[in-house]
Amino acid sequence: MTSHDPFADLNERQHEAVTAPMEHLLVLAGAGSGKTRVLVSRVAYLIAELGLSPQEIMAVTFTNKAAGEMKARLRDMLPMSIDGLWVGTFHGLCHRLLRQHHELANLPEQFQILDSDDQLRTIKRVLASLNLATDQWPPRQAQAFINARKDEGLRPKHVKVQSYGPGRTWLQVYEAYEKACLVAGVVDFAEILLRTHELLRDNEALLKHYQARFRAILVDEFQDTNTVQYAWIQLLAGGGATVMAVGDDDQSIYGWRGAKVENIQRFSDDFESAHVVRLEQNYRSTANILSAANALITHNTSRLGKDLWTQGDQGEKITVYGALNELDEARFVAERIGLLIDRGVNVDGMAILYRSNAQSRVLEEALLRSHIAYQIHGGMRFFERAEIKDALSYLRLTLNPEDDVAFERVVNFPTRGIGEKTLETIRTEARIAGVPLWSMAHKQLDEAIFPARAANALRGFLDLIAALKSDCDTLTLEEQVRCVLEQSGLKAHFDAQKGDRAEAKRENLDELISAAKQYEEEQGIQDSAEMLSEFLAHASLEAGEHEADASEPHVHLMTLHAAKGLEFPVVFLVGMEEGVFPGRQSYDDEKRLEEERRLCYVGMTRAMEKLFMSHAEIRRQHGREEYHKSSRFLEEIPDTYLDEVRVGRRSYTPQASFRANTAPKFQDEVPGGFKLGQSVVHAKFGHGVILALEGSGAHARLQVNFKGHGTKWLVAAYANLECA
DNA sequence: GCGACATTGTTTTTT
DNA sequence: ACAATGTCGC
Repeated sequence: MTSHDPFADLNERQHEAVTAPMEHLLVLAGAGSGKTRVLVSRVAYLIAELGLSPQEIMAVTFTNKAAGEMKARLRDMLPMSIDGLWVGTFHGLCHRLLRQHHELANLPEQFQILDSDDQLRTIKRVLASLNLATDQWPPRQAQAFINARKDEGLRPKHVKVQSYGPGRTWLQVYEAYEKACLVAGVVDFAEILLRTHELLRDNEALLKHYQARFRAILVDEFQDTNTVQYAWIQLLAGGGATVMAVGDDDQSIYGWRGAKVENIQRFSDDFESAHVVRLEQNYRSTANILSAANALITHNTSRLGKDLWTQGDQGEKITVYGALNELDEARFVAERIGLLIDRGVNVDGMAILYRSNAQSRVLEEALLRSHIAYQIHGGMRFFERAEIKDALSYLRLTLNPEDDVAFERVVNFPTRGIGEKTLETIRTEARIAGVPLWSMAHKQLDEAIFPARAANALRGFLDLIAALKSDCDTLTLEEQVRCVLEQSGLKAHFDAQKGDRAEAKRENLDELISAAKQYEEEQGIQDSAEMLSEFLAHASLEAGEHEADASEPHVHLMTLHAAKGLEFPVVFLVGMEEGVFPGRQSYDDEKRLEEERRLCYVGMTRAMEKLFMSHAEIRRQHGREEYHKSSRFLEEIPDTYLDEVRVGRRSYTPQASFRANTAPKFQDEVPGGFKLGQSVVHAKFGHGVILALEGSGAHARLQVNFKGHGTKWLVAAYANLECA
């Protein structure tokens, strides 16, 4: 050990994981247990104490954000350059391998990546080519089928299907889709992983090389790995590398995407004599929040078992609010946020979490009314916007005109008179000949089989691409983007449009130019084709949620899934209702129900100091007013951890709620000069703050939170409150 | 090719 | 309810 031990202030378990000898290690890291710190420290330990060099280490994560954070922390911690260290996402690292060994992987040098949207479009084309009606053979289902097989590592030839039923057809679609990708020289997300696995598996020399190179492999969020990812790690580690898998089975929430929690259980079997370390000390939440979350998760049966504990304060109880409807719920959230702001709580430390994106609308409206700044995280990413993808498609064609996906997207956009008829002719023949659209279009033009008008239009497009291609060779990345926007007519197309939406699109295209410029400056790759190629890959793999740059402090709104890995002092978990969370879809399947419960667990453990959970008795869903019981998850948390504020009870009857406007309404002020958030003094309860008001005149009631006496509902006329 | 109407679905979405 | 697609007619 060096004189000042950088690992000294780790707790015992963390220390054990970080300073373990070179052996396989499974770290079961509970929420808020300092997982990232352990991961980073372990890398430092491997280098500083066990004498590994950075290039002998690989650290894999799922998100670019996690990878970036890890890289930054390693850079801070380690004295030497970490350039040789492989830190990245599964997709990022695999992509790198494929680029490097594209010939062995049987890919063109400039292969491009299909995102989910590209993939779906391609599948639609494939379905059409097989004469399968989309109402009987939904494209999304085909996509799910294909991705599920790929995640399992199954090529069409491996897929076993019954001799009858839809399986056979889906398999045909899978085969045809694979062929289409091959011809176009493109790979989808799942393909990146699968192809890399096959590349290493089937090339002994290459595999030996990487097996010899990496002596330590670290994997983050291990519970989210799918079959192929697991197999890939296993393959790479086959040469004697030690693997450290870090994960939490209780936070597995991506089963629906092919993630296999079982991989955590399997680990100890497959990686011989793996040492297991449990990180159960939580540094994030209060004891009350933690106990509640623990109590909830014990309702899951298939667990490795783990109980989080903390040395921290007991903290406040969880405030559970039973709202009348979703509007009331939103109002409650906005009011409480307002009160907290008044008390000096930083608004940036507050988050509202919900099960599905559709729930954000009412919340937004309530926050807007209360003049509370907010930001919705997630949603449409920059590089996924239609106008951006249009531009990128032209850029893709300049690299590889045979990219059918890009070709299809922009061949007639902006419209240039190339109609369905012409395209169908090209498609059909191209498919029969097994060649890209680009080649077939040329061939058919030479054969002069199109009417003059169509032929001219088509020739115009082919010439445009050829011209762009030759121009781009000499241009910088930024110039290439500008050039493409001008020449393609995209710029003119959007310039001609009126309205806010068109304006937004123009701005986005301008931003694309800036993004290209910035990328160029950061990367500094010499070859212009390589630069473009890398930029396009970057766009697909890091679709870039444009983090609101340095805006004013705001409340964070996001789905529970999006909240994984984050923490906030104050968390509102809304929509805690049967049918919403857990969703109706998961009722009949115990496995899905358990995943929903884990999702709730993830949500609760995001909270550091104060957690609110709310449910509405009536919620408008798909245009229908529906009654909802409060979520079973709430029932599963012992009352001792909860502080229930059931405004909805009282003399409230179901009938009244049908007529929404007769339901008691909250307001900002009632006669007597009482206002929301105001401090008052009560003869018996002392000082308090008004949390809510309802009714008017003699019936006006107010909810007051008294210091030391909790919250009470009082009738204004009898309470004898004084303004403090 | 574009606007008007109809139909459809509607959990979550690291890459 | 509502948006986002798809289809049809000019």
